[in-house]
Amino acid sequence: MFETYPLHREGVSVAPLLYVSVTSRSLRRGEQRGQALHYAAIPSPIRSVKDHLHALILDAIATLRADATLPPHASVEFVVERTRSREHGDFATNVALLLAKAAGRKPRDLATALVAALPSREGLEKVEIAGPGFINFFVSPAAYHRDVRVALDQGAAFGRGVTGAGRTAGVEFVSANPTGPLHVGHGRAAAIGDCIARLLDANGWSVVREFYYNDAGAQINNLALSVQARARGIEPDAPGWPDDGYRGEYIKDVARSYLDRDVVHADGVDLAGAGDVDDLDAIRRFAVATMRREQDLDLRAFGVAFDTYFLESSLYADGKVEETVRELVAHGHTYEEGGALWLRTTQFGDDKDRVMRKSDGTFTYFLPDVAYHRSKWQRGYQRAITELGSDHHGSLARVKAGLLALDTGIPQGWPEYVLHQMVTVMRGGEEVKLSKRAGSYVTLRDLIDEVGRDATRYFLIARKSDSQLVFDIDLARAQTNDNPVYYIQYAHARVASVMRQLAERGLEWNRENGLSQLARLDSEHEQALMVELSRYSEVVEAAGENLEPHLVATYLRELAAAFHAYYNTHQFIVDDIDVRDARLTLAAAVRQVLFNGLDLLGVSAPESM
RNA sequence: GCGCCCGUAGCUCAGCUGGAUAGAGUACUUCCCUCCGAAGGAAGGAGUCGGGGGUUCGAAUCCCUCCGGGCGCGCCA
Repeated sequence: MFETYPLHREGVSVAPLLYVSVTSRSLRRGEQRGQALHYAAIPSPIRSVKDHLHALILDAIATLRADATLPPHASVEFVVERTRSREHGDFATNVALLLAKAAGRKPRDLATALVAALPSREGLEKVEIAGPGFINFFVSPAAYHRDVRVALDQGAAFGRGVTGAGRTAGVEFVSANPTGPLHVGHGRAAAIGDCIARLLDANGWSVVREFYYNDAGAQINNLALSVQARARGIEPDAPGWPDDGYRGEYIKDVARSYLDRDVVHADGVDLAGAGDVDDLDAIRRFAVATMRREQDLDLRAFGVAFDTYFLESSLYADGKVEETVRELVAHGHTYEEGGALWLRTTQFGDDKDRVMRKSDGTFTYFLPDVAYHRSKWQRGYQRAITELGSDHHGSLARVKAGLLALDTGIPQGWPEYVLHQMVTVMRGGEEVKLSKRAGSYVTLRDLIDEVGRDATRYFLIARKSDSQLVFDIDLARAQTNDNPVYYIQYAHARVASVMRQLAERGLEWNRENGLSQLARLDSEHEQALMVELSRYSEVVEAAGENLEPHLVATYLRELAAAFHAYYNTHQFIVDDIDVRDARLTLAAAVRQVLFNGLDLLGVSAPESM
């Protein structure tokens, strides 16, 4: 497999044996890119520089082995990474620090020897040894200039990668039961799940967005009973009100609508309310359709659409549940006790065994869950992401155990779970707990109506999903610099504004001339901005690989900051045509990356604000 | 009691899967528009990275342990 990595020295490829144990990230990336090359857009020049440096160092190591400076089998997992500060150059490697012991030499001495053994310094301004033994690479500006060109050439495709090319990922999220309006937690799920889907898509995956819901269980029955009670004019807690009835005002609306024989359009079907208060089944169907419709409208308002709505009932209808049980029994991981059928989940890391078929013959919820995930596997999702509220984490061990017990070759790390922590909503320094309509919780609709879609989406993905989130409504509404959404969008609008201003003055921007004059942009702000731009594709890849959309939000904030700083220190529309074109070219590239990044978050990029 | 997550500046949070003096925003002080949008920028102070051990040349990051907070532990879904 290492032969695919294009490492050659004076026309002779270095024997793979030498670096079999080198397993750095960038090397693996190199392989993946190699395999999927025919899908590749133009690779980011800076990325190639990084991979190139990695190869040069491997080469230097080989040379030092050959002259016995290094022992023949010395190997390490070294990295070439971006530096934190410009004074350390553009890229740095820790290879000398890691190999020092094996070589029996001081890290700095070894670094010196490695630098001397580098086969080429093309594209590098200088190479320095610094600190305890880091090797710092200063890349010539031309590489960054090429990134600017690629950003403009590729436009909306800039930053897209190919790590998932030819493979399919299923992203399941929200998966709310249709028993009421979506709440803030669902909003966080929707924002995170949709961003993850966008990120995977940006990395070349074919993505299926999937919404799973229980359309027949006890909660749905409870919904039907609640609507029926309301239809009979029974208020919550009045005599005849069901024990665990849903108390929100929306239940009353559904009941009225049912009695009025309204027609609701959901999941591609029109359904009229039957109006018969005694027909619980008709009430149930109507209530589910109404809630599905309402959730769908909320999601649409949020800019989220699904490819598949997967019904739990279909697993029974297709016999998938029965099939799953049969397989589990056949593999000998079950036993009967107390009239129930148990699965030995303890064999797969659970803390106690679980009932899968109750003594009354019905199944516990987790069995359909296993059957559902099994269906994802059968449908060929090489990567399956399940986004859930962290309050469901208890079920993970069970489902994973069930999948392993099926023994169908499903690997340990499949599916991948992304759990999000609770959201608390604050207004005026106090926690908001209720909405008029739902009664007991803040709805997603409340947030969208109050702060808008862009701010809601941004705020809900701006933090790591596994940390709790405080949603500050006042901040999200603010049309000021306090608000990071406006800060980023403002940077985008500013570029557009400069372009408008240019036109008003009857001037034109010559893109090709600008690209050829980028060397004129040698101020610190300009250099810093180009470095930021060049990081974009790495951010997209890391965010997709690690399922961490907040990385994009953080990055955009930094890119916007670099642009605002630049804007305040430089004039774009200057008399020197070359400088003007170059600056406008840089600004246009920034606009493109801001646009692409905001799009990954599902946030708009306005031309003016 | 057991399991998962979190603990970084007064507050809200990053920290690129182990690197070089720990970073933003906010708040607080002080500056910058006759000039492309001041919804912006520049400068300053602010930290025992919850405590304690360990691994390592090197730890906010990995391991152990304790403390504090959140969530979950049904023949409910």
